[in-house]
Amino acid sequence: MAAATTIRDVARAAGVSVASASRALNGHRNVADAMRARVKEAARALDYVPHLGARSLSTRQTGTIGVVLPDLFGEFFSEMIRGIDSAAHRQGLQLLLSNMHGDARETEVALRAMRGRVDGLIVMSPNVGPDFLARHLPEALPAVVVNGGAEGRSCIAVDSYAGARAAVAHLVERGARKLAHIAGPADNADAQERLRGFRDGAADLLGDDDPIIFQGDFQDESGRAAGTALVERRRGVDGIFAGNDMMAVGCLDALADAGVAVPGEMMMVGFDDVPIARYARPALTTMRVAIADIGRRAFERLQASIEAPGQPPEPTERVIPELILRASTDRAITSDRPSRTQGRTP
Amino acid sequence: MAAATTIRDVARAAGVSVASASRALNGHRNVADAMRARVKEAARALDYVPHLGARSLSTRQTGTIGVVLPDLFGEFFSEMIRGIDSAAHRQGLQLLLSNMHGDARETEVALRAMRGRVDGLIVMSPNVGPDFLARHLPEALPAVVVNGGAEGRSCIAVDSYAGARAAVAHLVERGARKLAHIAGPADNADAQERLRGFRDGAADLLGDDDPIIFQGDFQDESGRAAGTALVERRRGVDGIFAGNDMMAVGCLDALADAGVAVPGEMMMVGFDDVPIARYARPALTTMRVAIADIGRRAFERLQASIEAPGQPPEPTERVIPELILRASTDRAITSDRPSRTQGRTP
DNA sequence: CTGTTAGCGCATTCAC
DNA sequence: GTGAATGCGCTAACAG
Repeated sequence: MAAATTIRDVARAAGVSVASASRALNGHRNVADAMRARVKEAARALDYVPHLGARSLSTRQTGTIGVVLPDLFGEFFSEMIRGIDSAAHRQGLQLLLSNMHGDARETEVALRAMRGRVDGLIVMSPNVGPDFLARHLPEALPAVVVNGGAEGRSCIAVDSYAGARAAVAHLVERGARKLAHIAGPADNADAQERLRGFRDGAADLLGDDDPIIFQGDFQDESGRAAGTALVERRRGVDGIFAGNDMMAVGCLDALADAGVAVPGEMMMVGFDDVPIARYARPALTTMRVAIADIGRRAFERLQASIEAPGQPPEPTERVIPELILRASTDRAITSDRPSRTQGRTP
Repeated sequence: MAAATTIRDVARAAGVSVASASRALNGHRNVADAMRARVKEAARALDYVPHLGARSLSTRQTGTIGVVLPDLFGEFFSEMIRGIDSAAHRQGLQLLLSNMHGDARETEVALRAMRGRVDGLIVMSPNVGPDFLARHLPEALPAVVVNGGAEGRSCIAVDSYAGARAAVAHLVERGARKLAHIAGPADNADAQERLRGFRDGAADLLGDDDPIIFQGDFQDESGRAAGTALVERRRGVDGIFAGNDMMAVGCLDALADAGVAVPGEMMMVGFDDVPIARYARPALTTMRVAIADIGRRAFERLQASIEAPGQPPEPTERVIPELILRASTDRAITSDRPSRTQGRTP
């Protein structure tokens, strides 16, 4: 951004003061029509573009909101951004991105990097405790915390526990008698909640206090490994609840290779409802999390607390995942006609 | 960002001048150890976080790069961001995001919004001409243009034409004699190039100067529609090249519903290699575009032109898509073991 | 080594 | 209506 034309150049060219140029350009009422015309013409001629950094220093408004997300991996990230952006874009706001690998120190760095450059913050940091955020979030900066509370902050979270219980209930309702779970990373809060929901569900509904758990990492390969392991030592399992769709799909693949019929011999439920879930064979029953909606909601709540600063936050908003019934738990279903889909190529 | 503690507060608390505080905090050599300690202590006690907006106004460096992308849709966007971010993050740089819907006016707005807030720009704007960018890109701002040239700018592009020709060649090599193409949106540059590559390939390799073209929009539903239409009036087609994977997968679904055997009666090739391609049944042969790599490369080139301003750009870098052979064009392949995969849940 | 002065580019008092 | 002066928060150039 080297020597570009500033408002001073415009003012000089139009033969007016900087203050007048500023007023003319920003559409204030108290400017003579003639002067405004001259200033605008000069700006056009000089190809003037206001320096937003300087403007925000002076107005104390940046016109951008900061987004701190964990890893930039997979569907979750892009859906979240899309939701936030679609709402922010409508208000003419920009997004300043910062990611970190769950690491607390990195989160702190990301948070600090936002200072003086954003009007508000949307933070999702699944691997740090609530007190950490409460401590490191600048007091005066409006913020919304996604999936992870913070004292005195506006929060919005996916109810992974409820979703997991619903998934288990569905499997049992469909006739499963012995369940297994493919768990996500142990240090991930959502993975923990899903595991907990599975455990409680299995105990309550099947009286099984020691269900089979495979340790996964949310990647498809770990689902495949779990599937292979399960096939070798079936132990009467007839229903699997995977911590997310990617692992479910990987597991389905392993089962197919081993000739296990789904849903005939084994039923499968995933979590998230990523696009792949619809196109897997058999199509995957899953707990849909409308991520983009969460992003949009997060933005709306942020917007509200920016406009009414100092207000105590509303209670935490919990989003309950919705069961999407597909072939992997239902023999009657043969095909699946998704309505909302996604392109990719530019 | 209301009344937060500034460097003046720190200086006052430590009993030194603002300049000294700044020097101490920024690790300059010429500061007495005692003073530095006092300043740092004061900063810690006051929980001081530097105002980056103010800093960049003074240093003329923002520590962030701007990213202007088309729609925030699907895999492409997130992969691109991921590639850019992973490289930028290593350098401690942030990303300022701006999207637009191909609209030229929106692109201009997005570009203007970057002024004074970024050290460089990565722009992808498939629906505006090269001259548009050349005109609206601030002269002095380093920039890299992805998939769409601009005079005197560093460019990097997917060679969609070459990819399409390779796809057609592959189909023909596998024995296809009569081809059809499902085209992407007519106003999309990549879609056009893929269509052109298909036409040329069909003409050169099969002597077919009037191959069947279905108009799609890069979404899976349009692929499904094309598949249905094709089934109704087969016209001897035995090979389909889809403009992207989503349409290919949609089409595969329609073919499956109609009982058309793939690859037995009909072969299919997609474009992009999104995660779904591996898990579709049959798994989809496709032209892989390593999008994240492109993002990373774009950043590297940007970095270079930031460090050596004024240098004329190197010639446009063309990325050739790679053929990924899967079951949809090969009866011998039964399963597919992807190595690199993606999670999703946080 | 340290404090004082000036300025980044802009919006906004406050006088005229 | 318009211009001159002031300050946003910080760093850099200049004295001391």
